[in-house]
Amino acid sequence: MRSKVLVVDDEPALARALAINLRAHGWDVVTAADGRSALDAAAIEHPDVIVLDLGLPDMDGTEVISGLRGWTRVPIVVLSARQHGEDKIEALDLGADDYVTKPFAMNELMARLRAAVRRSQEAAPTVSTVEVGDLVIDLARKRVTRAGDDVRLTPTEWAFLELLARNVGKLVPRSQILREVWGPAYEHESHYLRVYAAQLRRKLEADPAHPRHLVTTSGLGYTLEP
Amino acid sequence: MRSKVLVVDDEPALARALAINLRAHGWDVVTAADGRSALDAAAIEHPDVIVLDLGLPDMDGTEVISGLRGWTRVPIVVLSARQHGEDKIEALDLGADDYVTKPFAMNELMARLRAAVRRSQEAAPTVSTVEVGDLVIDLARKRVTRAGDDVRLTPTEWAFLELLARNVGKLVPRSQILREVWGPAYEHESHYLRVYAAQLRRKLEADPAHPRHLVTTSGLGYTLEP
DNA sequence: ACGGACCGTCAAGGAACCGTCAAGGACCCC
DNA sequence: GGGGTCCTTGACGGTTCCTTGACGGTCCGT
Repeated sequence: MRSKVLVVDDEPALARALAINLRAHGWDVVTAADGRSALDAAAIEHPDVIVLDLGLPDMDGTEVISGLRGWTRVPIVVLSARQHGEDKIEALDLGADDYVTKPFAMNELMARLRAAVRRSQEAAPTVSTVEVGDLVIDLARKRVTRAGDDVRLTPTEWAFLELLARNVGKLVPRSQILREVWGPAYEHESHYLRVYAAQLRRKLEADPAHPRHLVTTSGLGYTLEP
Repeated sequence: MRSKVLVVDDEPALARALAINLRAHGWDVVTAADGRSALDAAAIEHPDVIVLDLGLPDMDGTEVISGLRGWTRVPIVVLSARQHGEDKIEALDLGADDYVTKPFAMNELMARLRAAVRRSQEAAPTVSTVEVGDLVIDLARKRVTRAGDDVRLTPTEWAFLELLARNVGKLVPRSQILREVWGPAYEHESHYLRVYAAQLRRKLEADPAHPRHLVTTSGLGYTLEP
């Protein structure tokens, strides 16, 4: 299983060098050049680990860490030119997982990324398929079958369903769904939820008017019932 | 809650310096001077984190890591004089959590220890369900069952009950409930409390007129009695 | 016994929210 | 360019939920 890394760096040369090296070693790479787009990308792409350069044009690096830690525990490896000082300690205490100072050896960075991903996967053992009633949701292959028949889902429908499936039985708050499917900027666009919940029900429920799996909790969010 | 750290180092001077500094910052410290006793100490003391110097007299540092990883996931922060080379990568890939090269700043090391302990504690799944009588309040899933049956709560009812459940057995002052459920501006709107306490009792109590779980203390607040 | 402070109960109106349908437009692939 | 898929957006009816008011009960001090 390939891991996905989000590289946040405003220096194009370094970002490209990182991307090329990481891809050569089997990583999926997504990049962002400033804090704002880093937060968006983290919410939408769900990387397995984030490489964060502290020197960003629009936000302080520590703000990015806090912003991420407000809703996700994805491992963060901080990259910084500042060898000494309180930056390192502040970043770690804010919730960063590791801190590498420039210049750094590429293979050391990759070892630290592997360690960070390994830890977080040990922490949350990943289930690859979720079954609810006659539905089988294959998270690894991104496929859904209902009573054995394939169900065709659009990318957005899948992102919605995947999020619910990863939290099967749990109530997923409206804000979290909007953030992780449409991005942080859409946290108050509740219209999407209604439209896509209805579409999923039409495809997945025996009686869409009386859903037994994709259940609404008014004012709070949605739950995939086992 | 104090955390316990196991310091493994064969240089008495460094080991003592570490121990003194760590104790001064609120850690419980256990030390070991070689690999054999490090493995023993880890098994007996159950430290929250291990600081491991690679240069040990009796065993290679990587053996110690492997030995530990055979039975525990306690965070390991490796300490080494070797700045470069494959040691770093090997240690991380064997299961070390972090790697600090000498010389190092004491407060950086402590920040890394804090980060390692925080991560491993977050990884431990916190089972957060509160049980009172035949009620089961699942704080993570935002769900309440009574004698096994699901109870439907509105968002405000849930916020009220959740607050009481997080302080089960304790008297929660009226002002705190109003502040945390309706917002600071409503701290004197005690009418809400009466209405919602009554609604919750109707849903949760066998005999709403004589509540046994959601108890009022006149003039002060409400308590969820275990 | 009386008044005041506080609590519990019920009900109504309106606000917020949800489900549904469908049209417009962006995008991609022949 | 044409056809298809998909996302976005608007409008509308139905439901749920919050707020507010009115009334009665209990406890307590005077």
